Amino acid sequence: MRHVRKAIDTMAVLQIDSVNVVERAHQLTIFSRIGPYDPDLLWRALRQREIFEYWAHMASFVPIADWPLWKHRMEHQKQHGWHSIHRLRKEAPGYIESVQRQVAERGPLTVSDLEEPGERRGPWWGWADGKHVLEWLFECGDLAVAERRNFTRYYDIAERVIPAVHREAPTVPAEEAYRTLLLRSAERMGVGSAKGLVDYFRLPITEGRRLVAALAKEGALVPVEVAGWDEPLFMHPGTRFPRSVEARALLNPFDPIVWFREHTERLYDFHYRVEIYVPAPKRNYGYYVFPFLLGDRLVARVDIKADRKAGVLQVPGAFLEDGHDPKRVARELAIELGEMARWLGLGDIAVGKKGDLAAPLAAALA
DNA sequence: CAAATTACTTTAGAGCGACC
DNA sequence: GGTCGCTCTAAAGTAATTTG
Repeated sequence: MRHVRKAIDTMAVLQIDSVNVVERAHQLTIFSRIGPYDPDLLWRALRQREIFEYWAHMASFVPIADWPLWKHRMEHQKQHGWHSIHRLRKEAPGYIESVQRQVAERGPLTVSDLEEPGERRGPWWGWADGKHVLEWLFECGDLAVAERRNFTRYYDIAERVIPAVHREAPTVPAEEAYRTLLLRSAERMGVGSAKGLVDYFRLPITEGRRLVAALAKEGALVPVEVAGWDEPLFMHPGTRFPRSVEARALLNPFDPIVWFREHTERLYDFHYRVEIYVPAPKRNYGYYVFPFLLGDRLVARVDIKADRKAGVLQVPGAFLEDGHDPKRVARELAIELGEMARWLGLGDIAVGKKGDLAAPLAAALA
Protein backbone atom coordinates (compact mmCIF):
# COMPACT_ATOMS: atom_id res chain seq x y z
CA MET A 1 0.00 0.00 0.00
CA ARG A 2 2.68 2.40 1.02
CA HIS A 3 4.69 1.67 -2.12
CA VAL A 4 1.70 2.25 -4.30
CA ARG A 5 1.08 5.52 -2.57
CA LYS A 6 4.61 6.62 -3.18
CA ALA A 7 4.45 5.67 -6.82
CA ILE A 8 1.31 7.67 -7.20
CA ASP A 9 2.82 10.70 -5.60
CA THR A 10 5.82 10.63 -7.83
CA MET A 11 3.94 10.11 -11.02
CA ALA A 12 1.27 12.63 -10.28
CA VAL A 13 3.51 15.32 -8.97
CA LEU A 14 6.12 15.15 -11.65
CA GLN A 15 4.02 14.59 -14.70
CA ILE A 16 1.10 16.58 -15.87
CA ASP A 17 0.24 16.58 -19.52
CA SER A 18 -3.07 18.24 -19.25
CA VAL A 19 -3.02 21.47 -17.38
CA ASN A 20 -6.14 23.17 -16.20
CA VAL A 21 -7.00 26.59 -17.43
CA VAL A 22 -4.57 28.97 -15.93
CA GLU A 23 -6.47 31.55 -14.06
CA ARG A 24 -9.65 31.32 -12.13
CA ALA A 25 -11.89 33.45 -10.05
CA HIS A 26 -9.17 34.40 -7.64
CA GLN A 27 -6.70 35.04 -10.40
CA LEU A 28 -4.46 32.54 -8.73
CA THR A 29 -2.72 30.45 -11.28
CA ILE A 30 -4.19 27.12 -10.50
CA PHE A 31 -2.04 24.53 -12.10
CA SER A 32 0.09 22.78 -9.56
CA ARG A 33 3.75 23.09 -9.46
CA ILE A 34 5.35 21.66 -12.58
CA GLY A 35 8.84 22.97 -12.09
CA PRO A 36 9.95 26.40 -10.97
CA TYR A 37 7.01 28.75 -10.58
CA ASP A 38 6.76 30.85 -13.69
CA PRO A 39 3.72 33.08 -14.14
CA ASP A 40 4.14 33.40 -17.89
CA LEU A 41 4.89 29.77 -18.64
CA LEU A 42 1.53 28.83 -20.08
CA TRP A 43 0.83 32.06 -21.91
CA ARG A 44 4.19 31.78 -23.62
CA ALA A 45 3.49 28.21 -24.63
CA LEU A 46 0.08 29.24 -25.93
CA ARG A 47 1.46 32.14 -27.96
CA GLN A 48 4.12 29.93 -29.45
CA ARG A 49 1.49 27.37 -30.39
CA GLU A 50 3.02 24.63 -28.26
CA ILE A 51 -0.30 23.98 -26.54
CA PHE A 52 -3.94 24.62 -27.36
CA GLU A 53 -7.08 24.90 -25.31
CA TYR A 54 -9.52 22.02 -25.44
CA TRP A 55 -12.00 20.06 -23.34
CA ALA A 56 -9.55 17.30 -22.45
CA HIS A 57 -10.97 16.52 -19.04
CA MET A 58 -12.33 19.94 -18.31
CA ALA A 59 -11.21 23.19 -19.89
CA SER A 60 -7.56 22.33 -20.38
CA PHE A 61 -4.43 23.14 -22.24
CA VAL A 62 -3.03 20.14 -24.11
CA PRO A 63 0.09 19.67 -26.23
CA ILE A 64 -0.54 20.87 -29.76
CA ALA A 65 0.80 17.65 -31.25
CA ASP A 66 -2.17 15.92 -29.61
CA TRP A 67 -4.64 17.60 -31.96
CA PRO A 68 -5.08 14.41 -34.05
CA LEU A 69 -5.59 12.48 -30.82
CA TRP A 70 -8.60 14.65 -29.98
CA LYS A 71 -10.07 14.72 -33.46
CA HIS A 72 -12.26 11.73 -32.64
CA ARG A 73 -13.99 13.85 -30.03
CA MET A 74 -14.33 16.75 -32.46
CA GLU A 75 -15.83 14.56 -35.15
CA HIS A 76 -18.18 12.94 -32.67
CA GLN A 77 -19.42 16.33 -31.49
CA LYS A 78 -19.97 17.43 -35.04
CA GLN A 79 -21.98 14.33 -35.88
CA HIS A 80 -24.17 14.34 -32.80
CA GLY A 81 -24.53 18.00 -32.00
CA TRP A 82 -26.00 19.31 -28.77
CA HIS A 83 -29.60 19.83 -27.67
CA SER A 84 -29.22 23.56 -28.09
CA ILE A 85 -27.72 23.11 -31.55
CA HIS A 86 -30.63 20.97 -32.72
CA ARG A 87 -33.01 23.51 -31.29
CA LEU A 88 -31.27 26.40 -33.05
CA ARG A 89 -31.24 24.57 -36.36
CA LYS A 90 -35.01 24.31 -36.14
CA GLU A 91 -35.85 27.70 -34.64
CA ALA A 92 -33.23 29.84 -36.32
CA PRO A 93 -32.15 28.32 -39.63
CA GLY A 94 -28.92 29.86 -40.87
CA TYR A 95 -27.87 31.15 -37.45
CA ILE A 96 -25.03 28.66 -36.99
CA GLU A 97 -23.72 29.40 -40.46
CA SER A 98 -23.92 33.10 -39.74
CA VAL A 99 -21.81 32.70 -36.59
CA GLN A 100 -19.32 30.67 -38.57
CA ARG A 101 -19.13 33.33 -41.24
CA GLN A 102 -18.64 36.12 -38.73
CA VAL A 103 -15.72 34.36 -37.08
CA ALA A 104 -14.16 33.66 -40.46
CA GLU A 105 -14.52 37.30 -41.49
CA ARG A 106 -13.81 39.08 -38.21
CA GLY A 107 -12.13 36.61 -35.87
CA PRO A 108 -10.76 36.28 -33.31
CA LEU A 109 -13.90 37.42 -31.56
CA THR A 110 -15.89 36.85 -28.39
CA VAL A 111 -19.60 36.19 -27.85
CA SER A 112 -20.54 39.82 -27.55
CA ASP A 113 -18.82 40.63 -30.84
CA LEU A 114 -21.48 38.62 -32.68
CA GLU A 115 -24.21 40.49 -34.51
CA GLU A 116 -26.89 38.58 -32.61
CA PRO A 117 -25.33 36.93 -29.57
CA GLY A 118 -28.75 36.32 -28.01
CA GLU A 119 -29.65 36.73 -24.36
CA ARG A 120 -27.85 35.09 -21.48
CA ARG A 121 -30.10 32.95 -19.36
CA GLY A 122 -28.69 33.77 -15.95
CA PRO A 123 -25.22 33.77 -14.41
CA TRP A 124 -22.61 31.00 -14.60
CA TRP A 125 -23.97 28.44 -17.02
CA GLY A 126 -26.59 30.68 -18.55
CA TRP A 127 -25.20 30.67 -22.04
CA ALA A 128 -26.67 32.81 -24.79
CA ASP A 129 -27.41 31.16 -28.13
CA GLY A 130 -24.28 32.64 -29.66
CA LYS A 131 -22.19 31.17 -26.86
CA HIS A 132 -23.73 27.74 -27.46
CA VAL A 133 -22.80 27.90 -31.11
CA LEU A 134 -19.26 29.16 -30.50
CA GLU A 135 -18.65 26.51 -27.86
CA TRP A 136 -20.04 23.77 -30.00
CA LEU A 137 -17.91 24.79 -32.98
CA PHE A 138 -14.95 24.96 -30.63
CA GLU A 139 -15.58 21.42 -29.47
CA CYS A 140 -15.99 20.34 -33.08
CA GLY A 141 -12.54 21.69 -33.85
CA ASP A 142 -13.86 24.15 -36.45
CA LEU A 143 -12.99 26.98 -34.09
CA ALA A 144 -10.13 27.25 -31.64
CA VAL A 145 -9.39 29.60 -28.77
CA ALA A 146 -6.91 32.15 -30.06
CA GLU A 147 -6.43 33.86 -26.72
CA ARG A 148 -8.07 34.72 -23.45
CA ARG A 149 -8.44 38.08 -21.82
CA ASN A 150 -9.52 37.70 -18.24
CA PHE A 151 -12.08 34.97 -18.41
CA THR A 152 -13.13 35.70 -21.92
CA ARG A 153 -12.46 33.28 -24.73
CA TYR A 154 -11.60 34.73 -28.13
CA TYR A 155 -12.53 32.25 -30.83
CA ASP A 156 -11.05 32.06 -34.27
CA ILE A 157 -11.24 29.58 -37.10
CA ALA A 158 -8.92 26.67 -36.39
CA GLU A 159 -6.96 27.34 -39.58
CA ARG A 160 -5.62 30.53 -38.06
CA VAL A 161 -4.72 29.01 -34.69
CA ILE A 162 -3.60 25.43 -35.18
CA PRO A 163 -0.61 24.85 -37.49
CA ALA A 164 -1.51 22.86 -40.58
CA VAL A 165 0.93 20.09 -39.79
CA HIS A 166 -1.19 19.10 -36.76
CA ARG A 167 -4.57 19.98 -38.20
CA GLU A 168 -4.05 17.93 -41.33
CA ALA A 169 -2.54 14.92 -39.61
CA PRO A 170 -4.83 11.89 -39.90
CA THR A 171 -7.39 11.39 -37.15
CA VAL A 172 -6.39 8.86 -34.54
CA PRO A 173 -9.36 6.47 -34.59
CA ALA A 174 -11.53 6.63 -31.47
CA GLU A 175 -10.57 3.26 -30.05
CA GLU A 176 -6.87 3.88 -30.53
CA ALA A 177 -7.22 7.34 -28.98
CA TYR A 178 -9.07 5.89 -25.97
CA ARG A 179 -6.32 3.36 -25.49
CA THR A 180 -3.61 5.98 -25.63
CA LEU A 181 -5.47 8.25 -23.26
CA LEU A 182 -6.22 5.42 -20.81
CA LEU A 183 -2.55 4.49 -20.68
CA ARG A 184 -1.65 8.11 -20.07
CA SER A 185 -4.18 8.26 -17.27
CA ALA A 186 -2.58 5.20 -15.73
CA GLU A 187 0.87 6.77 -15.95
CA ARG A 188 -0.35 9.92 -14.28
CA MET A 189 -2.44 8.24 -11.62
CA GLY A 190 -0.04 5.50 -10.57
CA VAL A 191 -2.91 3.19 -9.75
CA GLY A 192 -6.53 3.47 -10.68
CA SER A 193 -9.85 1.72 -10.92
CA ALA A 194 -11.41 1.46 -14.36
CA LYS A 195 -13.78 4.22 -13.42
CA GLY A 196 -10.96 6.47 -12.31
CA LEU A 197 -8.85 5.82 -15.38
CA VAL A 198 -11.77 6.52 -17.66
CA ASP A 199 -12.69 9.67 -15.78
CA TYR A 200 -9.27 11.27 -16.15
CA PHE A 201 -10.06 12.32 -19.71
CA ARG A 202 -13.81 11.98 -19.38
CA LEU A 203 -14.07 9.12 -21.85
CA PRO A 204 -17.34 7.26 -22.41
CA ILE A 205 -17.68 4.91 -19.46
CA THR A 206 -18.93 1.73 -21.10
CA GLU A 207 -16.39 1.76 -23.91
CA GLY A 208 -13.73 2.86 -21.44
CA ARG A 209 -14.37 -0.06 -19.10
CA ARG A 210 -14.22 -2.49 -21.99
CA LEU A 211 -10.87 -1.11 -23.11
CA VAL A 212 -9.38 -1.13 -19.63
CA ALA A 213 -10.19 -4.84 -19.46
CA ALA A 214 -8.71 -5.37 -22.92
CA LEU A 215 -5.52 -3.47 -22.04
CA ALA A 216 -5.14 -5.55 -18.91
CA LYS A 217 -5.56 -8.74 -20.89
CA GLU A 218 -2.89 -7.61 -23.34
CA GLY A 219 -0.52 -6.70 -20.53
CA ALA A 220 -0.54 -3.00 -21.34
CA LEU A 221 -2.05 -2.43 -17.91
CA VAL A 222 -1.09 -4.48 -14.87
CA PRO A 223 -3.83 -5.60 -12.48
CA VAL A 224 -2.89 -4.84 -8.87
CA GLU A 225 -4.43 -5.26 -5.48
CA VAL A 226 -4.35 -2.67 -2.76
CA ALA A 227 -5.06 -3.80 0.78
CA GLY A 228 -8.41 -2.52 1.98
CA TRP A 229 -9.51 -1.48 -1.47
CA ASP A 230 -11.97 -4.01 -2.75
CA GLU A 231 -12.06 -3.11 -6.40
CA PRO A 232 -10.10 -4.22 -9.50
CA LEU A 233 -7.17 -1.83 -9.86
CA PHE A 234 -4.61 -1.23 -12.55
CA MET A 235 -1.14 0.19 -12.93
CA HIS A 236 0.96 1.21 -15.86
CA PRO A 237 3.71 -1.39 -16.34
CA GLY A 238 6.34 1.36 -16.39
CA THR A 239 5.47 2.58 -12.90
CA ARG A 240 8.53 2.90 -10.70
CA PHE A 241 8.69 2.64 -6.93
CA PRO A 242 10.95 5.32 -5.53
CA ARG A 243 12.41 4.65 -2.11
CA SER A 244 11.11 7.90 -0.75
CA VAL A 245 9.14 10.88 -1.91
CA GLU A 246 9.97 14.37 -0.74
CA ALA A 247 7.21 16.38 -2.36
CA ARG A 248 6.10 19.80 -1.21
CA ALA A 249 3.33 21.36 -3.24
CA LEU A 250 0.09 23.27 -3.01
CA LEU A 251 -2.35 21.43 -5.23
CA ASN A 252 -5.02 23.22 -7.17
CA PRO A 253 -8.52 21.77 -6.86
CA PHE A 254 -8.17 19.99 -10.19
CA ASP A 255 -4.74 18.49 -9.72
CA PRO A 256 -4.53 14.82 -10.78
CA ILE A 257 -3.98 13.84 -7.16
CA VAL A 258 -7.37 15.16 -6.13
CA TRP A 259 -9.24 15.17 -9.44
CA PHE A 260 -10.98 11.85 -8.81
CA ARG A 261 -12.22 12.26 -5.27
CA GLU A 262 -12.84 8.56 -4.66
CA HIS A 263 -9.17 7.77 -5.22
CA THR A 264 -8.01 10.66 -3.07
CA GLU A 265 -10.08 9.33 -0.22
CA ARG A 266 -8.80 5.79 -0.68
CA LEU A 267 -5.14 6.61 -1.06
CA TYR A 268 -4.69 9.64 1.15
CA ASP A 269 -7.64 9.35 3.48
CA PHE A 270 -8.39 12.90 2.41
CA HIS A 271 -11.94 14.05 1.87
CA TYR A 272 -11.95 16.94 -0.53
CA ARG A 273 -14.71 19.00 -2.07
CA VAL A 274 -14.59 22.29 -3.91
CA GLU A 275 -16.70 24.72 -1.97
CA ILE A 276 -17.03 27.59 -4.42
CA TYR A 277 -20.60 26.46 -5.11
CA VAL A 278 -21.53 25.96 -1.48
CA PRO A 279 -23.39 28.80 0.22
CA ALA A 280 -20.83 30.68 2.30
CA PRO A 281 -22.23 29.79 5.74
CA LYS A 282 -22.23 26.09 4.89
CA ARG A 283 -18.60 25.94 3.82
CA ASN A 284 -16.33 23.81 5.94
CA TYR A 285 -13.00 25.25 4.85
CA GLY A 286 -13.41 28.15 2.46
CA TYR A 287 -14.09 29.35 -1.02
CA TYR A 288 -10.99 28.15 -2.82
CA VAL A 289 -8.94 25.63 -0.91
CA PHE A 290 -5.58 24.12 -1.89
CA PRO A 291 -4.59 20.72 -0.45
CA PHE A 292 -0.98 20.68 0.77
CA LEU A 293 1.16 17.74 -0.27
CA LEU A 294 4.17 17.11 1.95
CA GLY A 295 6.41 14.09 1.67
CA ASP A 296 3.93 11.55 0.35
CA ARG A 297 0.88 12.65 2.34
CA LEU A 298 -1.78 15.30 2.12
CA VAL A 299 -1.13 16.93 5.46
CA ALA A 300 -3.14 20.15 5.38
CA ARG A 301 -5.34 22.44 3.34
CA VAL A 302 -5.35 26.20 2.97
CA ASP A 303 -7.84 28.69 1.66
CA ILE A 304 -5.88 31.28 -0.28
CA LYS A 305 -6.73 34.36 -2.23
CA ALA A 306 -4.60 36.87 -4.10
CA ASP A 307 -5.35 40.39 -2.97
CA ARG A 308 -3.61 42.13 -5.86
CA LYS A 309 -4.56 45.63 -4.93
CA ALA A 310 -2.94 45.30 -1.54
CA GLY A 311 -0.16 43.06 -2.83
CA VAL A 312 -1.01 40.46 -0.20
CA LEU A 313 -1.53 36.73 -0.36
CA GLN A 314 -4.49 36.24 1.95
CA VAL A 315 -4.78 32.98 3.85
CA PRO A 316 -8.21 33.15 5.49
CA GLY A 317 -8.04 29.57 6.75
CA ALA A 318 -5.45 26.84 7.37
CA PHE A 319 -6.38 23.34 8.49
CA LEU A 320 -4.22 20.42 9.63
CA GLU A 321 -5.11 16.83 8.78
CA ASP A 322 -5.16 14.34 11.65
CA GLY A 323 -1.92 12.86 12.88
CA HIS A 324 0.58 15.41 11.65
CA ASP A 325 2.94 17.66 13.55
CA PRO A 326 1.55 21.20 13.37
CA LYS A 327 4.94 22.86 13.78
CA ARG A 328 6.63 20.92 11.03
CA VAL A 329 3.69 21.28 8.64
CA ALA A 330 3.41 25.00 9.38
CA ARG A 331 7.12 25.48 8.70
CA GLU A 332 6.98 23.75 5.32
CA LEU A 333 3.70 25.39 4.39
CA ALA A 334 5.16 28.81 5.17
CA ILE A 335 7.97 28.16 2.68
CA GLU A 336 5.53 26.99 0.02
CA LEU A 337 3.22 29.96 0.53
CA GLY A 338 6.25 32.22 0.21
CA GLU A 339 6.97 30.73 -3.19
CA MET A 340 3.36 31.07 -4.20
CA ALA A 341 3.32 34.73 -3.17
CA ARG A 342 6.52 35.45 -5.06
CA TRP A 343 5.15 33.69 -8.09
CA LEU A 344 2.06 35.86 -8.02
CA GLY A 345 4.08 38.99 -7.42
CA LEU A 346 2.65 39.53 -3.95
CA GLY A 347 4.96 40.99 -1.33
CA ASP A 348 3.14 39.91 1.80
CA ILE A 349 1.25 36.99 3.34
CA ALA A 350 -1.59 37.55 5.80
CA VAL A 351 -2.96 34.62 7.79
CA GLY A 352 -6.52 34.77 9.06
CA LYS A 353 -8.05 33.08 12.09
CA LYS A 354 -9.87 30.10 10.67
CA GLY A 355 -8.57 26.60 11.26
CA ASP A 356 -6.33 24.80 13.72
CA LEU A 357 -3.25 25.46 11.64
CA ALA A 358 -3.75 29.22 11.43
CA ALA A 359 -1.85 30.05 14.62
CA PRO A 360 1.15 27.75 13.98
CA LEU A 361 1.30 29.05 10.41
CA ALA A 362 1.26 32.67 11.52
CA ALA A 363 4.06 31.86 13.96
CA ALA A 364 6.09 30.11 11.28
CA LEU A 365 5.71 33.07 8.94
CA ALA A 366 6.78 35.52 11.62
C1' DC B 1 -21.54 49.48 -14.18
C1' DA B 2 -22.18 45.66 -17.15
C1' DA B 3 -20.03 41.94 -19.35
C1' DA B 4 -17.48 37.77 -19.42
C1' DT B 5 -16.13 33.09 -17.48
C1' DT B 6 -16.93 29.02 -14.81
C1' DA B 7 -13.90 24.47 -13.21
C1' DC B 8 -18.37 21.04 -8.57
C1' DT B 9 -21.47 18.68 -5.20
C1' DT B 10 -25.48 16.55 -3.80
C1' DT B 11 -29.74 14.34 -4.31
C1' DA B 12 -33.41 12.02 -6.52
C1' DG B 13 -35.43 9.48 -9.92
C1' DA B 14 -35.76 7.28 -14.37
C1' DG B 15 -34.11 3.98 -17.71
C1' DC B 16 -31.74 -0.07 -18.96
C1' DG B 17 -29.43 -4.47 -19.14
C1' DA B 18 -27.91 -8.58 -16.56
C1' DC B 19 -29.26 -12.11 -13.86
C1' DC B 20 -32.15 -15.31 -11.25
C1' DG C 1 -41.45 -10.62 -13.35
C1' DG C 2 -38.38 -8.74 -9.86
C1' DT C 3 -34.07 -7.13 -8.20
C1' DC C 4 -29.68 -5.08 -8.58
C1' DG C 5 -26.34 -2.05 -10.15
C1' DC C 6 -24.98 1.20 -13.18
C1' DT C 7 -25.67 5.31 -15.96
C1' DC C 8 -27.76 9.50 -17.06
C1' DT C 9 -30.28 13.73 -16.19
C1' DA C 10 -31.85 17.66 -13.78
C1' DA C 11 -31.77 21.21 -10.43
C1' DA C 12 -29.93 24.53 -7.29
C1' DG C 13 -26.56 26.91 -4.91
C1' DT C 14 -22.61 30.40 -5.96
C1' DA C 15 -18.24 35.09 -6.56
C1' DA C 16 -14.29 37.07 -8.17
C1' DT C 17 -11.72 40.12 -11.48
C1' DT C 18 -10.59 43.19 -15.25
C1' DT C 19 -11.90 45.56 -19.17
C1' DG C 20 -14.57 48.76 -21.91
